[in-house]
Amino acid sequence: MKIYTYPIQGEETRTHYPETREDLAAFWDWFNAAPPIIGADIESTSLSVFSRGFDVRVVSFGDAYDSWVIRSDRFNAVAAQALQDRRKRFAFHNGFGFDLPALAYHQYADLDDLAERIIDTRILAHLLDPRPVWQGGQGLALKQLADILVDETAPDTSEDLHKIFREEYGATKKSGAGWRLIDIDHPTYVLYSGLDAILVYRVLMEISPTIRALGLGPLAKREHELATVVARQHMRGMLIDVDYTKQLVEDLHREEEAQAARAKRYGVDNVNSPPQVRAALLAMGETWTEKTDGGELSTAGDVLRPMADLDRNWDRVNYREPNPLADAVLRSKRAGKWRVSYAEAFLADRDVNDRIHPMISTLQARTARMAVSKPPLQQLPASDWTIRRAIIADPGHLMISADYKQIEFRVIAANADVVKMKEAIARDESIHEFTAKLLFGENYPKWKYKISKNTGFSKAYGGGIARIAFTSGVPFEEAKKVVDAYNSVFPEIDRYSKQLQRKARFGAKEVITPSGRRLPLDGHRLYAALNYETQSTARDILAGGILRVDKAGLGDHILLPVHDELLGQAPADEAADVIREVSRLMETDYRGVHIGADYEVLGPSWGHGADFGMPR
DNA sequence: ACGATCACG
DNA sequence: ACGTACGTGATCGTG
Repeated sequence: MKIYTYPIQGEETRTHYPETREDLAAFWDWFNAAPPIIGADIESTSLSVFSRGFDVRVVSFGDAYDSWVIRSDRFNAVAAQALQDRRKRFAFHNGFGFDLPALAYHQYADLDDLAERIIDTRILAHLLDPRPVWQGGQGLALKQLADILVDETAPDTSEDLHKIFREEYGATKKSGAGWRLIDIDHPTYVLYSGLDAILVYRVLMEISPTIRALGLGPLAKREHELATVVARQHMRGMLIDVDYTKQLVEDLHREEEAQAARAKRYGVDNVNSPPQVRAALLAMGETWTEKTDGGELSTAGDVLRPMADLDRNWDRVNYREPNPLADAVLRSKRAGKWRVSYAEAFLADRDVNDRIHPMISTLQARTARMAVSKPPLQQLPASDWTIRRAIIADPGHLMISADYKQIEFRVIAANADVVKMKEAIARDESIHEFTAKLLFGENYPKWKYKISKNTGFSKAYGGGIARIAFTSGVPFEEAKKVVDAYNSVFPEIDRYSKQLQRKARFGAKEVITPSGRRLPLDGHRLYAALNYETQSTARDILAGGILRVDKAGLGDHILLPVHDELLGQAPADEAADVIREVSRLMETDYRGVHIGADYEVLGPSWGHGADFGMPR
């Protein structure tokens, strides 16, 4: 047995690395006598749990002073036996996002059995302060928490290992090859694996009293339940239509190249280069004023689309002669984005069964909104069916979907007690149509519907008249009239927003939502308080829906949450019944306001939904 | 590494 | 005192 020592908070810790079967007896002595909750961490060959070649390399366990690094190549049964020991619970950092799926998929433990015994320090940290460092928070990585809660001189294990990967194994951080190349006996690798288990244990010891003191225990429990349900969705993944997707890659590539060739005629060699596009448009005599944050003239879509005589839906406006360069740049970039970020990502990320397993981070945004990555399925183009068509239901199944109706407006109506909005909701009337009617009378033109809808969103986000005018494409004066009318019809929204800001100015710099969630505010952006509370409450309502659907036994049908929607699948002959029931379970009442849901059987693929305009 | 851009709700 | 559109993930070009 090798033993590596390292000081944490001025005290010596010992990392044990058993090499023989005899060494394991000492491990079991320690394990049996260890506290009922112990720290744990795994190291693996890569982050792609479901790819060919993925392997758990070591499983580490630790308390405040001792850790044990169990190598899987020799002792995987030992690691499994320890993880399956029902007397023990394990603190993992981001355990639901990575360690649990990895250990369950590679048969170290049953997912549900282990999930019940995991405490995820990332979840606890997010409840205390959800912000990354760049937003003024402590950050949510283990190193960042350990710096503040344990010992700021503790090594940045991940960063230091990358240095070794580069210097000793010639592997870049991006490739991640170091994780599988590094010698399993490498002293730093072993030591750091053990230290992470010690650090996660110590972080837990520091953080859990605070969670209890702030009354966040019940919320923490609920987030662990949600993370378990979502970990099952991650494991389940969803099927890719590989033949369709390969054809799609080709088609997008052809469009990308054809439009790039058009752009080249106007001197733009690379459509993805803002400086080139800017210079060429200026040379063509275009003039505009929108700037980037860096102070340069912007070449974003919002600027180029009007030049190409296109609206935000890419429909012709017939306001001017389209600038052919702007048009070509827009189209080439869109095809490239769709090809690389979606179609090719589906093919690259799929497992041996042609399933993708998006990472679903249940607590990501400051508002606790969930995020989906690898691939980013919450951001698939909705204006067109072609990308979503690549995601298909299992054989004999159909894709199904249920979504909350105008959830953020209903939350605002409830929180701010917006009388007229609540009346419209009670009649189950579309809020945007209702608003347009109140503002412009019964027979309003389409553009007035758009601007009233836009005004509603802008108010909810804390936007001003200038922003509303820009996003609606109307003059400032026109937007001001609409905003004034909106405020006189729904005066409660401004009043409530100002009240939230007053409270923030004179009290704690955070919003506490009805779920008890603490949302820190930025002093110079107090106007965001209304949106934070609204977005976060809507997220918690969706979380409640997910948990109810799961408890009712329909969890196996759910594939993915998308902010206000649950995407799922069911055998063709049950699909209509299943999604009706899912939708019924999602519906709830919030402060006396009904949060209703719509539902739909999409068809054999995600792209078959009526909203995506697929010819059927 | 960072800014700009673009995809979603 | 005033006014501020919110939240993400991913890729690309540039320095």
